[in-house]
Amino acid sequence: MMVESASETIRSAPSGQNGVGSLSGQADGGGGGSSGGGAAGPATGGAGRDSAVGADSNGEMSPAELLHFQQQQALQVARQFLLQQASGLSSPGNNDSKQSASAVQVPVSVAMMSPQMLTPQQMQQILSPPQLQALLQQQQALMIQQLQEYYKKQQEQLHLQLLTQQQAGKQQPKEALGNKQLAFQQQLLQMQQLQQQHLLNLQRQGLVSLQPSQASGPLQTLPQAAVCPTDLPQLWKGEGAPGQPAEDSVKQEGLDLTGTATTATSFAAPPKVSPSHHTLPNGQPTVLTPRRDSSSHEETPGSHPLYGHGECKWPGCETLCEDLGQFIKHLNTEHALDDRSTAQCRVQMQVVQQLEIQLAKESERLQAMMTHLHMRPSEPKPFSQPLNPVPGSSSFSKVTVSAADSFPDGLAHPPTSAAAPVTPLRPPGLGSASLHSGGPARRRSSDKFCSPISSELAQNHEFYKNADVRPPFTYASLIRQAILETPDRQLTLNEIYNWFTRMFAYFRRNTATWKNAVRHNLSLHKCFVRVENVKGAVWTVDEREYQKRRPPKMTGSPTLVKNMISGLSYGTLNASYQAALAESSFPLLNSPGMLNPGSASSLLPLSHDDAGAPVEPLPSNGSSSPPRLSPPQYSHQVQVKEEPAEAEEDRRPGPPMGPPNPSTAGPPEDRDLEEELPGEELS
DNA sequence: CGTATAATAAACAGGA
DNA sequence: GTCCTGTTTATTATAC
Repeated sequence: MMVESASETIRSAPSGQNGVGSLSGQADGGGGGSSGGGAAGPATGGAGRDSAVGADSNGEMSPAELLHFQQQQALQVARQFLLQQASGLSSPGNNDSKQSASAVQVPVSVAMMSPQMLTPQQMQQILSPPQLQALLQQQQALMIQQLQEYYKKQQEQLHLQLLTQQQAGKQQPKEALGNKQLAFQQQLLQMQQLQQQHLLNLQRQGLVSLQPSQASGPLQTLPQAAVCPTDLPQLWKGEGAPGQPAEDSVKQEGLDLTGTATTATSFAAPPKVSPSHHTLPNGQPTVLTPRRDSSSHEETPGSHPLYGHGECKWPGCETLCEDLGQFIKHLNTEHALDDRSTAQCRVQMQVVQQLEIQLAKESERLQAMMTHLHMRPSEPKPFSQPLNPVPGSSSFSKVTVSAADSFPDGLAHPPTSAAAPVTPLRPPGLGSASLHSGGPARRRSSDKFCSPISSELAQNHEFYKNADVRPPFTYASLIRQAILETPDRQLTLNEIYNWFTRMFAYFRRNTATWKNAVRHNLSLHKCFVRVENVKGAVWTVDEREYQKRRPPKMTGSPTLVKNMISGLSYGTLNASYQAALAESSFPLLNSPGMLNPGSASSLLPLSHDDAGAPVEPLPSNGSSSPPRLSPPQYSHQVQVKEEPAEAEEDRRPGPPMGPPNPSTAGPPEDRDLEEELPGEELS
C-alpha cells in the first residue's frame, strides 16, 4: 500500500493534479472558448475570406487590378461550375454507395465542417485514422478531378473557338480579325495567367511541386494544376508544407493539353470563353485586405474571428499571439494581401463550397434515413433509435443509441486548441481526453462515447494498442468491455489490469493511477459484481445495472432528444430539427459503427455477447446480424461457481435476458441498445 | 447555479 | 511488514 500509493503519487502528482489542472484548464479554455469563438469566429472569418476573394474595395482599379479581379471572377465562376459538376458527378458515383458509403462518404461529411469549423486536430479527433485517410484521399481526388475538369473544359472551349476563329479568319479580311483576335488573345492570356496564378498559389502552398520549366509554359502547366491538391491540412499548412508524395501519381494523370495549348496560343478566337458569366456572388469589390484589416479593428475588442485562444487561426497558421494587438500585428504582417493569402482564401472558399455541397447531400441522405426508419412502426425504445443524436454537439452521443456508437462530439468544443498537444495519431472520437497523452487525464471522455465502445474499440483497436492516447471511454465501460470480452465474462482484477495494458498503450505508459481507478470503479459501480471463485475472486458485469446507469447520461440534450423522438414519431421534421440533425449527423457519420451497427459486433468479439442484455436490435438491422450469441453467453452469467449470492445477481440479468425482450434478444450491435429500454427502472 | 457523473487521490481494512 | 485487493470518502472537472 504504502509503496503503491507512494509511487502513484509520484507520478500522479505532477501529471495528475497539477497536470490535470493545467491540462483541463487548457482544454476548458480551448473547448469553451473555441466553441464560442470557434463557431462565430470561423463563420465570420469565412465570410470575410469569401468576400475578400472578390477584389479590391476601392472603386477604382488599375488595369492590372481589373485584370486580376476579372481573373478572380472567372476563377470563381469556374469553380462554382466545377462544384456543380462535381456534385452532379459525385452523386452518380456514389451509387456504389453501399460499399463506399461508410468508408468514404462518412469522412466527407465530416469534412464538411472542416477547416472553418474544425481544426485539423478536431478532425482527427472525430475521424478515425482510416477515416481521416479516406477523407484526405477523397479530398485530393475531388480537387484533382475538379481541376482537371475545369482545365479540360477551358481547353476544349479554347480549341473550339480557335477553330471557329480560324475558319472565320480565312474568310474575313484581316482587319476584321483584328479585334476578335485581340480579344481572344487577351482572353487566352488571361486564362493562362489565371492558370498560372492558380498553380503558383498551389505551389506556394506546397500543394504542387512545379518544375520551373513547366511552370513557365502557360497552358502546359495545366496538367500539373490538375495534379495535386493535397489534403486539406496540407493546404492549410501553407507554403511550409512540403509537397506531398501524391503528386507523382497524380501528375501522370495530367491532361495532355500541351498540344492544344500550343496551338491555341498561336491563334485568336472569339471573345467569350468562360462558360458562365452570371454574376458572381462575391464579384463585388469588397475586399480582402481592407476587409481584413478593418475587420481586425472592427471586431469587438478582444476578439477576432481569426484569433482564438491565443493563436492565429488563419488556415495553417497557428502562431501564438499573446493578445489581440499582437495578433493583429501578426495578421497584418503575415497575412497581408498577397498571393499566398489570396490563394489560401480561395482554397478556403473552395473548401467551403465543397462542403456546402456535401452538406446538402448528406442532409438529404439523413432525411431519407430518418424517413425510412420512421416507417418502421414499432420503436420499442425510442432512445435507441439509431438516429439519435442531434444535439448539436455533444450530447447526442449520450443517447444510448447503441447503434450509433458515436463518439465524436468533438464539435461541441472546437478545440481551438489547435495548439494543444496533438498526439500523433488520433483515434476517432476521442475527446479532449486525448489531449494529454501524458498524465492521467481527467477528462471524462465519456460515457458519451462509451457506449460504442465495442465497435469503436473494435475498429480502432490497433490504434489504441499502439498509440499512447487515452481511450475515450470511461473506466466503467472499459472494465465492462474487458470482462465481456472474455468467454466466461469474468475476470480477476489482475486480468483486468492486463487487459488494460494489453489493449491500450496509454495504460502501459501511464501507469498507476488508473489501477486505482479501476478498483475504485469496480467497487463503486453496482454493475460490477464480485464473485468468489475457486481461484479467488473474479469480477463480472451486471448488464442490467450497467444499462441502468446509463440513462442519465442520455439526457444529454433532452430537448434535442425529445425533438428527435417526436420528430420521428411524427414523421415530420421541422427545419430547425433537420438542421440540427444534419449538423449533428456529421459526427455520427464519422463513426462507422454508427453507419453500420452490425459491423461493430462483427469486429469485436465482444459485442454481441453480452447478451445478457437483451439487446434490441434495430428493427431492420437486427435481422441482419443476429448476434451470434453463443448459447453460453448466458452461462457467462456466471459461471462463477461459488457465491451464489453474488452470482445470482448476475444471473438475474443474464439468462433472463429473455425477459426484457426475448424476441429481440439478439443484440447485434452491442448491448448498448439493449436494455435501455423502457425506462424501466429509470423513471 | 445546482445536479449528476466521472476521474483522481487517498485513507483504510482484510488477506496472502 | 509488504503487497494486493477492495471499500469508501473527498475533491475536482465536466456536462447538462
